[in-house]
Amino acid sequence: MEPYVPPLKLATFNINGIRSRLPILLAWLEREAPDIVCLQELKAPDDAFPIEAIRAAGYGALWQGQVSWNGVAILARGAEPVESRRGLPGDSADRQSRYLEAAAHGVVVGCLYLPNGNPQPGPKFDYKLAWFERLITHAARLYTSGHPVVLAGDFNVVPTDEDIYNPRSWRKDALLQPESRACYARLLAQGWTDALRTRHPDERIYTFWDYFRQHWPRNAGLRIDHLLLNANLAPRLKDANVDRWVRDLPHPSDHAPTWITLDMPARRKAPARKTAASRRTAHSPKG
DNA sequence: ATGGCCCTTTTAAAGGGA
Repeated sequence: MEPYVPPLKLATFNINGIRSRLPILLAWLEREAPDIVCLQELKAPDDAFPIEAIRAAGYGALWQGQVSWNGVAILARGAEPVESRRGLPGDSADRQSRYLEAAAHGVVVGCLYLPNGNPQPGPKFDYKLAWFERLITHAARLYTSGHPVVLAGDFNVVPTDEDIYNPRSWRKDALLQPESRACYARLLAQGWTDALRTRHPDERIYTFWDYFRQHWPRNAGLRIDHLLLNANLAPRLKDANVDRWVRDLPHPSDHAPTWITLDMPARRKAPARKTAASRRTAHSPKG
């Protein structure tokens, strides 16, 4: 008889400042126990990353920080993620910390923070599109790498008008531009599965609500945090959703954690880590 | 058309986010 293997939960969370948001991160890790976490917008240099608190919560981590802006990290519960790439290839002059890639719990995960691109037109929008082209090039190689791959992060693209409460007031925003959407469509055309949209084909589902005009209480949001699966992984997709309760905590990020669960095959070697496996099982029937 | 909020940093005012 096959041993029971709990589904793997993989999440992406634009945390908007890891130092000011550390209590929220820890509360979320404690309650949801995601196995793999992609973080964006650390807004902190490498030496300010709160690795001790994250280790104490039971996670190994890799991070690529930067003073003031950007910054990405990958966390793995009860394991050390194995780094496979730091920074997107294609522009050695690019100093912004926006891409980190690692293997953990049997999947390869690319954690990305795509440039916002506002105002457009202008150099920031040009940088966004150039970065997107580099991502598309790298993603094509990842897709056919033979590994189970997830691309997860803040893509800063609202894919369609079904992914925003009201496109009218955002028409000129970089997140809705035809060029941005065309890049996202070209990425998907490589074969990637947009997990949230696949699990919720006809639902309004948002991952970001700005701090203005009571947008959160009114659920006036945008879907810009995405999890894309290659063909090796797509058949394992079990569920996908947004941990909206995190957006309700005091002093929240403007994004909420967005996640998938995957039915993974039983490990060949001994059941991963006793503490991790038993914690997850113990947590699953909540009540 | 603008600004609304909240993060960050050469701790005041400004840049960036989306």
